[in-house]
Amino acid sequence: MAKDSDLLLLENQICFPLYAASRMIIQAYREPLEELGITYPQYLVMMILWEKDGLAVNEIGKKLFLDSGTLTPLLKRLESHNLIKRVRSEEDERKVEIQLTFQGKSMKSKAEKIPSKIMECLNSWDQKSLVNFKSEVNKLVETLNQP
Amino acid sequence: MAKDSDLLLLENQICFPLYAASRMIIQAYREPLEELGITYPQYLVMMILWEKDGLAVNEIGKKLFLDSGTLTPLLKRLESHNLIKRVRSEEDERKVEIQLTFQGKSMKSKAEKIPSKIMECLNSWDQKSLVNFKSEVNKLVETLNQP
DNA sequence: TTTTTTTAAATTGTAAACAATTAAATTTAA
DNA sequence: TTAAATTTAATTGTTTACAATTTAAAAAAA
Repeated sequence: MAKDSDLLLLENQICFPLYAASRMIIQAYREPLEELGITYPQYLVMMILWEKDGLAVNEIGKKLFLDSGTLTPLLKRLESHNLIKRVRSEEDERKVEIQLTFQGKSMKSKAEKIPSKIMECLNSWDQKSLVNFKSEVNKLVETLNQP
Repeated sequence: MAKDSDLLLLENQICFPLYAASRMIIQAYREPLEELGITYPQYLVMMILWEKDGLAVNEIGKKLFLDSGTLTPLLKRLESHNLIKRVRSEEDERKVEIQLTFQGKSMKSKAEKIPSKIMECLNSWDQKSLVNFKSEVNKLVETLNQP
């Protein structure tokens, strides 16, 4: 029977390795993203826009689980790098639509080389257990997303 | 055969769910930790000290994969809350030893109730797959920690 | 021993995260 | 239709992260 105090050991935590792994893998993105001049959270936004351009801030936020307090300054930074435009919607003036600029669209082809670079860090993992692991993490996100 | 552009879809990323899960589970800690008046990274430091008091800043940093740029201000906050003392080492004056105060030690008993509260968020997971998942995440940390 | 290198914290500056609040537009309800 | 509630971004303030640099002390090399 585990004691309460055992559960307080770092090694027994589930959250800590998750927190560490998240930071480490974001770290792995740093070098390849530096060539594009963007950060990992900015890259996430760009990926969303490459998939579907013109989304509103809150729509991006829903996908990334981020609020305007985080996104507004981040989007302003992307705008100052001329990768996106922030356009007040005409149908609903509360909304701000995020549109890729030509430069923002062009960046996609460079970005396509990044995922395989990240995979290199994980080449000690076989494909199967990686796919399984990904689905487990996704399951965890689902679990934590419905309270 | 997957195209490069497919790999740029958010849903195909391994890092994103990891990043999201990490933030969500830290979020789950927020409420219980609020009762103790500390944040999740501060809680990690306290856990380390409850296990072994008097560690130097860099020793804490090695365990958490954090540098002095992050830890110094965090530790100053813990000190201002009277949970720790920062003491310049006498044997090696470069080092600062972090010692729990009486209040810091006392907090442990309250903190012992936290892990089970977090587990409640995960009660849809059976014990076995949770243990397995934890070891997978740990394996990932190991992988990413040796380049 | 003197010089060089390494190590440990702290500092500076930038970019997230996120709570809480605000302001404006839109919806819903009265 | 008017008033109340909701939605959307933005803003303010605090705390992490982390790169890069600085300062001082200790260890290693000359």
